[in-house]
Amino acid sequence: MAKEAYDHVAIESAEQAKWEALDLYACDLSETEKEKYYLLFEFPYPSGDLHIGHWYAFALTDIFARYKRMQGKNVLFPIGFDAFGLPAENAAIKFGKDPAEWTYANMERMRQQIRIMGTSVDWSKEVVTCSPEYYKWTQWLFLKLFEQGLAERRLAPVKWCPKDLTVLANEQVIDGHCERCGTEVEEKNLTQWFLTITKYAKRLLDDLDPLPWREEIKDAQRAWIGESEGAKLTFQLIGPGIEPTALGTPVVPVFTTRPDTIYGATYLVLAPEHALVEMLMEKVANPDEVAAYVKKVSKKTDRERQEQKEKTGVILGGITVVNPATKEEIPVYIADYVLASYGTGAVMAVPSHDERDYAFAKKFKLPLRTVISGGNDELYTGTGTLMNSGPFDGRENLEAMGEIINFVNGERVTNYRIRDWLVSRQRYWGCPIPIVYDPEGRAHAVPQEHLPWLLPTDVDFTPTDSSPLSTSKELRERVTRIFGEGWTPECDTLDTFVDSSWYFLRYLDPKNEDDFSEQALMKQWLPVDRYSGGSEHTTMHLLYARFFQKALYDLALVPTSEPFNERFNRGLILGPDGAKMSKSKGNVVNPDEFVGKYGADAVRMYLAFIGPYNEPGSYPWSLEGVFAMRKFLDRVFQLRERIEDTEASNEERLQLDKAIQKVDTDTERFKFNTAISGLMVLVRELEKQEHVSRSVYQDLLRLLAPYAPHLADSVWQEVGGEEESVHQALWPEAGARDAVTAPLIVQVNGKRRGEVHVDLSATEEEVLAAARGIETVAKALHEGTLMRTVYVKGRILNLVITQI
RNA sequence: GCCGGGGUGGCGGAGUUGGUAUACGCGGCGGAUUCAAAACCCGCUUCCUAACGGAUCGAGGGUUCGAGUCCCUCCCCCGGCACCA
Repeated sequence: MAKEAYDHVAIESAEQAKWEALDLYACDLSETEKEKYYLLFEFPYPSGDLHIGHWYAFALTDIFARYKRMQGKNVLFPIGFDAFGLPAENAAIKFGKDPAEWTYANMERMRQQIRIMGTSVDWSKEVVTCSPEYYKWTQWLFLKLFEQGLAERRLAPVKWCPKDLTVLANEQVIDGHCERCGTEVEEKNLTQWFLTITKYAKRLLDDLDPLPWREEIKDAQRAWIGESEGAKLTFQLIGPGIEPTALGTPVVPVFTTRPDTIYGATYLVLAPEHALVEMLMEKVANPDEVAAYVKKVSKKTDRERQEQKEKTGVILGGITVVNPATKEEIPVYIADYVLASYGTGAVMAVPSHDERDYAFAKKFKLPLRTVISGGNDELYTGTGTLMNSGPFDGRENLEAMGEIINFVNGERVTNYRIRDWLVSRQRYWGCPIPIVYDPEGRAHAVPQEHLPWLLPTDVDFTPTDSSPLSTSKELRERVTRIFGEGWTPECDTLDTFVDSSWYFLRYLDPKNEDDFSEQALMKQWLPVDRYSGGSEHTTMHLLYARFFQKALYDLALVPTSEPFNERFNRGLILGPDGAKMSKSKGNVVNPDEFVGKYGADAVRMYLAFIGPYNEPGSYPWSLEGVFAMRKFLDRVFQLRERIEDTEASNEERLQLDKAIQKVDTDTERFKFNTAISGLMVLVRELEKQEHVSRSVYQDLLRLLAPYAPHLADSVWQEVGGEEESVHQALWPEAGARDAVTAPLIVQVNGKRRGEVHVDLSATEEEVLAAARGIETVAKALHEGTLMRTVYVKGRILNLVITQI
């Protein structure tokens, strides 16, 4: 280590104690003189020990919090725990521990570890989602949505994990497997609670446009919402025993994005779960065959359906529909390539112009009819001129689209891929759904005076196919006592994503017993200015939180319809071998070990230096890198010995200004890696001097303070910084000094031939004269003819010379 | 397949509106110090060449006085979506 290394153990604990004594980081939310800045990071799940990922998430966001404070902003930088969830329950099942005890013990351990990082989080705003004080309001908000008809109960096919014995949200199924345990999921029908996020699909999509998020984040959400414009067309159903009823003629509506191809629709396909299938089963000529197919398909998971290479299906014998354009009767099939849950659950098949229909038609030897010219193959999905399309022949397909829809009495329709949010969980360790059922089985809200609707403690956690809460005697008795005989409790708990959809509102007013958060504070502090988190939350958490915000906005409960202004997705720290850290690979880096050796400041700075924080890359941890960062900090420490109370030299001021500018702009946009390189350059330049002006050194410490908060503060006091803590000091500003001279690059035909030092005010002639002094330039001028010169002040002089 | 983001030394990565490509760091090499080693300090380190010089940002083409940056074609990697009609 360096000649004089600082004592990181002593310094870091002393500084942390000082900050706590000064209560530096508690944000006074009611203060209005300073401009507010709400900096948010995704609150952790209390899994137990802090790993590198937590450091990367918290300690680096902390750099920005400290920077914003020094800029004179009133910074809210809160923390809490997303404390409900499966791991606590699994620990209960496995080790017989009380989930609450397990969770609270973990939180306490993590609080200590987070202190070690030197983060400036405001603990006074802490929220814990599993505490009754918090979930009281989760329940209250759920009931607000329920009152609005945004929470619904219905029977639906749901994903079921046979290992965790629970229902999973669509989003928690990764490639057909359980997100948590990797087990292949099955399907099962249960009555579940849904939040009807689909009602907000359009607004969730449209409101993305003005958000200052990276395009990739917005696009991921757009894809998830999945808007597509098309038309609903109606096909009349014909078959034995199918008669017009009082309601009209039986019809099959289909959704299509290609109504222009209607003349090419040569058959129609129903999803196996389509509502009409049951009725048609009694009329078809081949009922056994159809029933067998539907049964077989019902056992397959979505994944299996997708993976099958060949299309499968069965014809509905004797049933036809009328193509509304051609008036032909065309056959009807059931096939599982059509999804019941999208559109109308039925499609018109145009094998000549749709890949899936083509594949199906080939297999079942169904006729093709080309209605758009343009391709040379049987299958063509592009645009072109209509043919075989009656009165529309010769028209361009896109241009005739509207008229065709009208011609067949269709209507324009926009569909969304996003599904309603299934929030029921058959688990114990979650927020109880504040619903009770009357003797007729109707759902009723638990009245507000009974909130929080407490999670009972007398339950059996052992997984079964029913919810753990159903084993609680206390809960049953509570319901009987309050509502009467025959009333029963809802025994499912809420998805933890519900808890985390509004936690940033609660940070503003975490102890409020009368409201989920105070209106005036929300008005002052929303939206969140910058939200830092992992890219894995792009399509779930971010979308859910946005949905909540919009729903609450419509109820006039929050002041903005978007919760977050800026959003930054960070990357991933890999093991030293470049692979994702995992216990099985033995490449897990333990931050404590490095903190012990080199100090928290070195670890923070190393993580900041490893790669750009404003994009979701993945960066391998380097053992040498942390050490190098510590050496740099030692150099800063040693530099204090050269302090003299002299006026800053021109060179010092120039270097300092450059550094301030660099560190400032790069810190602002989360490019901590290049900000640190700017600091390194400054230190190197200052080391070249025998003496360093005290004010320059102090400014260096200010720049360093967000990055190495302990060391910077310790030395700050030693060198007589004005404020008690450097974290109370202001961010330095670059002086407006214009450089007088600058090196100017001389090029010949765009190739560098040398440089000249000239006054910035020099004219082109003067510069050219100076350039002639360069040997290779003179030679080129001698051998060729100077056609023109391009002079960019302060940058280059390019001589365009033609050879003779 | 579609959408988005990328491809720069041995490695992580810098490169404002087109204007010194390879900042900063790691690693490597050499030196200094030492009885010796580690640490620390100094220098070198894109490639080819003994040197002069030349080449170089995934490949190829184009625009320009000048292209990592802009345009076209193609290849590869990462992320998202995916039988969504």
